[in-house]
Amino acid sequence: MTRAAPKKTVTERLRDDILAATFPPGERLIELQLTERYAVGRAAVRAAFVELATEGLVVHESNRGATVRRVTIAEAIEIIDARTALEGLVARLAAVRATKAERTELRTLITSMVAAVKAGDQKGYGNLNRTLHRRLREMSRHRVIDELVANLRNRAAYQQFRLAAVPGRSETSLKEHRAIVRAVVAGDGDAAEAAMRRHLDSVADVLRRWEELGLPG
Amino acid sequence: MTRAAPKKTVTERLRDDILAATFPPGERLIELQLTERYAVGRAAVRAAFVELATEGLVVHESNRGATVRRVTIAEAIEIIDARTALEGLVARLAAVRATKAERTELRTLITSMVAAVKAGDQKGYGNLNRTLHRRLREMSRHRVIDELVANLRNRAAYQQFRLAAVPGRSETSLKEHRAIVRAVVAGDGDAAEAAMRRHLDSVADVLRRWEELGLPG
DNA sequence: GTGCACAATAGTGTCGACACTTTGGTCTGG
DNA sequence: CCAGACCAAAGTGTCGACACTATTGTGCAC
Repeated sequence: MTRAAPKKTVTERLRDDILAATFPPGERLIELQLTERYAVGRAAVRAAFVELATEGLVVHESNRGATVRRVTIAEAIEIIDARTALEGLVARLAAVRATKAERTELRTLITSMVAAVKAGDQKGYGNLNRTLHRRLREMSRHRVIDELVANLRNRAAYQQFRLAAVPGRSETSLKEHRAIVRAVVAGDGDAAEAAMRRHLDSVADVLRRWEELGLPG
Repeated sequence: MTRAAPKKTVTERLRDDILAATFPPGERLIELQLTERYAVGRAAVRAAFVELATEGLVVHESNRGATVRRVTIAEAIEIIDARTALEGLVARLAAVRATKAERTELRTLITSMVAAVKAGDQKGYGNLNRTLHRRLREMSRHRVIDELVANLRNRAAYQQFRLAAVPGRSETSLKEHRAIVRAVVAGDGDAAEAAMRRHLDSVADVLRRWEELGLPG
């Protein structure tokens, strides 16, 4: 998709910066600094705060300014719960609705993921992971759930990022993704939903283990 | 200065007005009019637009202003799909987590609903309906899903409102709610989830029938 | 009467200014 | 040395003004 006008809004740019941990959780977001960084007026920055606050990425307290939201492990687990309920349906719908070309695309994606894990390319694997989940959402042809899940992923992006650093995680994750893709390509809705739920349950398990260890949120 | 009464924020007041159909779907929202109505500055009104736009209640086009979002029947069905996935889990969790006092409260609520249907009090029944769903969400002790579902309900509020006018709808709805409460009170998670899904499926069915008839969104 | 160019109007987008709130540091009396 | 009141700096909240855009209405040529 060649974008005719790559004129990103302030909200998008700030969101990207938060997701990329340029502004880590807890960071104070000062209006004047951001007006300089993005070369816009304060009004635009404030609008971005309001929008990202309702998305759950920012907290905005009266007269006390905005900060990047800290998501506790407990909340991250809740987010995965919600994703399990929603993405289970996404996988089921994708299995039923994906076109032939799309099924081929999924196989190609998995091939790339295998290569990335073999090469130890963590960042590349993370990107492919995101792409796979996003494409599945698009193949489900379910706009409302697509949007909800996209938002939930953003909220827990920081935890997702730290998850990739867990030893052996890529291998486990890869196996689970293969199962999902296999079921979707085969057009087996029940199996696709089950595989997606297993995958997200396994993510939740890792988070629960972190929580028991008392790791910081 | 005049700290007269602004207990509620502009966003809340505008949201209430939209949900109460004071501003019906498609209505143009003009900043200056709203500054007078709520006795606030334009900045506050614009902030409300941004927030309600991300909630899906308002569309905000550049240089063309804000309007109350029109939700098509197809989209309303998608919203019910998402609610089915999420509220199924809500019912399951409530069945497991509700306290004794809360279970008693649910029985009381159902009693009131029976009375409302018997008396033909459509508006009262609608309120009790909302309360029941809200209390179940709270009893699930699942903040993230609670918030998501609350938002989804708001988005389709207008359709929900028109649904109440369908002949015989209250009786059907009441039966389904009784089944949900029975299962939750009994602490049967599986049955509670199944009952909630049946209830929402039945709502989706009515919407699908509307869609086939080509009713306006 | 019809289509088109153009002007008037309504409404939004943005910037600057200033007052208010919060916070952290400093001064003073005991 | 400490407690509490005062003060200065940083940052946010809000209003007014003005420029810009879209839309509606008007007049003109044909």
